[in-house]
Order: sequence, then structure tokens, then C-alpha cells
Amino acid sequence: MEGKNTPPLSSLSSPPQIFSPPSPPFSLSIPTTTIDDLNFLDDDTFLENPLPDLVKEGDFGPLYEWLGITDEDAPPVERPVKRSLPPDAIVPESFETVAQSESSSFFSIPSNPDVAVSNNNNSSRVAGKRPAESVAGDGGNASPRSDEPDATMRLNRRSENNIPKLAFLTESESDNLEDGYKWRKYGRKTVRNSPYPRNYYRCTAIGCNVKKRVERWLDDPTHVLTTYEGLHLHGLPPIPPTPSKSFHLYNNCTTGPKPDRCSCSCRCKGAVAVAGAGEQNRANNAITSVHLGTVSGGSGVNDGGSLRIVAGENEFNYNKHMQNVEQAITPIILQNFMLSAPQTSLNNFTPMTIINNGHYQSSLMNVHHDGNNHRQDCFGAGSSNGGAEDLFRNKSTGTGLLEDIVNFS
DNA sequence: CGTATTTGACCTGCGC
DNA sequence: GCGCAGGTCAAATACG
Repeated sequence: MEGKNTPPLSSLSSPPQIFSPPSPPFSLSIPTTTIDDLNFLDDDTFLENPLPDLVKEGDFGPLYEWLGITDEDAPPVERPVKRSLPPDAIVPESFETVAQSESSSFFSIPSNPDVAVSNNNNSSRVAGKRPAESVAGDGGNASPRSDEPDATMRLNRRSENNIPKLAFLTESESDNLEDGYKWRKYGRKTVRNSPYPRNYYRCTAIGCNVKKRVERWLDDPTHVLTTYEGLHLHGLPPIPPTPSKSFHLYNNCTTGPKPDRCSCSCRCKGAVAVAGAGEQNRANNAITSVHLGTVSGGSGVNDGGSLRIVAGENEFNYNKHMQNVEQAITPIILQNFMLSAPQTSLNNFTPMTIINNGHYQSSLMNVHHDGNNHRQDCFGAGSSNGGAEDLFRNKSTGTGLLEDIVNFS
């Protein structure tokens, strides 16, 4: 029986810690960035092109236009993720990266070549010992039960090599992380040399072929490896009502100074006092920064939230009121951004993940909503500059500089 | 009773 | 050609 050797989560050597520093062997290169560089929030374009204007249900055209993707490049509706990527978009064959929720940025994991992030084209096949593992669609889906002709299936299978994939690690007790989309489980397999099974999910949205694989990370069973394949061509399902519409943003610094300004009973561990953040590098097509912060200030209330991604010539700005930050930072949005931008290098990005208890976390950012307005409490700095507090903070230094999330290639 | 999950069978690609 | 491993299907089962 498949998965019968899977140990129950309760038997793991150590219970998953939602907020804990990363563990080796993850490596990270953090460049030097000064606060003088962190000024993009003064940019008037910061509030332009909010995501809802770029991505509407069933119409990703504006997004692709903004991303500089032609209609031909944009994924068709039926096979949304098929796309030829330009040569310069190829992820090096040796590029093995995984974003880990509790560490800084994407990072290389040489010790495990079976896991990677890839733009997925034929040249970007995930480097690994078992190529069959690394490319979507290598397996079944060609069952004689299907009405699809073999030739078509084979063509599709080849084309599926272009399916963009994104993998990241999340420290979680749950094997199926809530990410805003609804998934149907369609398979489960034991993984060779691993006691943990791999589960296969499909997006339940009609016509959506996005899939994800979820498996427990062998090197650290407290982490779950989630691999997404494809792009959602639809909006997020309605977000269930939450107990609160206010948010409380805080940093998860566990080693640096902790002003501990938060007076509430939440798990806030410290304030982030560095106001303004950003780093733009338009010299190449790499995502150089991801930023979440407030966009209007002075009042100290939950007045706004914004998300900004800079990737070469492209700039992604998402601005909604704070009560919608929940959606603003939905990782799938970020995935769609990354996966939609074939010219974008993925190795400079800190993805964010939703974990299933109402907390959001990225490698260096956590968002928590607890029914009260504690934003200023937890930010410490307020928002008098009208900009955004830097939510990204170096776990070692506690400085909160954007260098935490910038990793120049 | 409708929906979601489980799970054994089956398919494909790859390496030898 | 064969065996292996990963991926998928779909009937059976579980669940609310």
C-alpha cells in the first residue's frame, strides 16, 4: 500500500515551528545594499497598475501586456502554460533553487538535485539524478481510457516541458498548505528513498490545468515542498470571511533586536523600524525586490497595503487597502507574476506563502491578523513618511534592510 | 446524497 | 526489450 510507511506528523522528531530560523544546509548570498538605495516608494508609479487592473478573471491580457509577453507567448486558454520562452529566459540547467519560507530568498540546494525551481523549457530541465521526476507530464496522462489521440498526447507531453514550475519549501505541519486556490487531490505516490508520500493536486477551477505536488522535505521533515506547475488563468476564489479585516504586520526576526512594541496577545516578535525599502535593478531582467508595506501614512491605522516587485524593466505594483493585504500577498499572485515573466530570473525573489492558521509568512515576512489594529504597534515606525516600512529584515542583524531579499545574479 | 479522498492499476519515459 | 520510477486515472470508499 502506498504511503503506509509514512510516519505520522506527530511522530516527527521536532514539531514544526512556524517561526523559526532556517536550518542548514541552505545557503544564501546577501549582497550589500544601503538604505539610500531603498527609495522606490517615493516613486509616483508605485501605486500604478494594481493587480486587479492587470488580472481579471478570464483575462490576463493586461498582465501579459504589462509583462511584455506577446499573445503568442501568453499561454492559451486551453493549455495555459505552454509557451516558448526566449533563450535568455532559460534557467541554467544547474540552477537548483527552492524558496524556503523561513530562510532568505531563493537558494541553492546542491545536496538535493531533485528539487528545483524552473521556468521549464527544454533547456531548463531540472538538474537531477532522475530526469523523469523533474519534468511535468512525463508520466501518465496518456491512458488508453482517454479519448485523446496518442499523437496529440505526445505533443502535449512535449509541450508540457514548457510548463512553468515553481517549488518552494514551507515549514508547516500541514501537508497541504492553504494558498488561496481550491485543489482536488488526484494522486498519491511513494517517493523512492523517502518515507514520505507525494501528493498530487489539480486546481478545481474549470479549464485550469494548474497542478501542484506536495511532499515532505526529506532533509527536514518539518518542511513541505510544494511544486506548482502552470499558471492560473482565473482569479482567486473568494476569500472566506476572516474574523478581522485589520492586519498586523510584523517581522519574524528571531535573533536581532526585538522592540516588542506589540501590546496585543498575538505572536508578534518584534517591530520593523526601517521605513521605506526597495532596490531597483533595471540593468537586467531579474526580480530585484519584493516589497510589502503601507502606502499612505501618518494616521497609524491600517490604511493601505501594497506590494511591489521589480524585475528588470518590469515593475509590479499592487496596491489595495490593508484589509485586502491578505489577497495582495497571496503567493499565487506572486507565482503568477514570476511564471508569467519568462524574462524574469527567479533567483532573486522571496516568495510568500500562506500557512493554514491565518498567518502568512515569507522567508522574512510575516503577516498576522488578529482582529485588532496593531499595525503601528508592531511596525514601530508608523508610516509618517507616507511610504512603507520595510518588512524584510535580516534575521542575523535585525537591520531590516532590503538586502535580505535582494540577491543579485 | 453529493463531494472529496483513497488507492490499485495502468501508462510513459528513461536507463541499462 | 525489460525493469524501474514517476505520474495519472478512475472505481471504490469515506465523509459531511
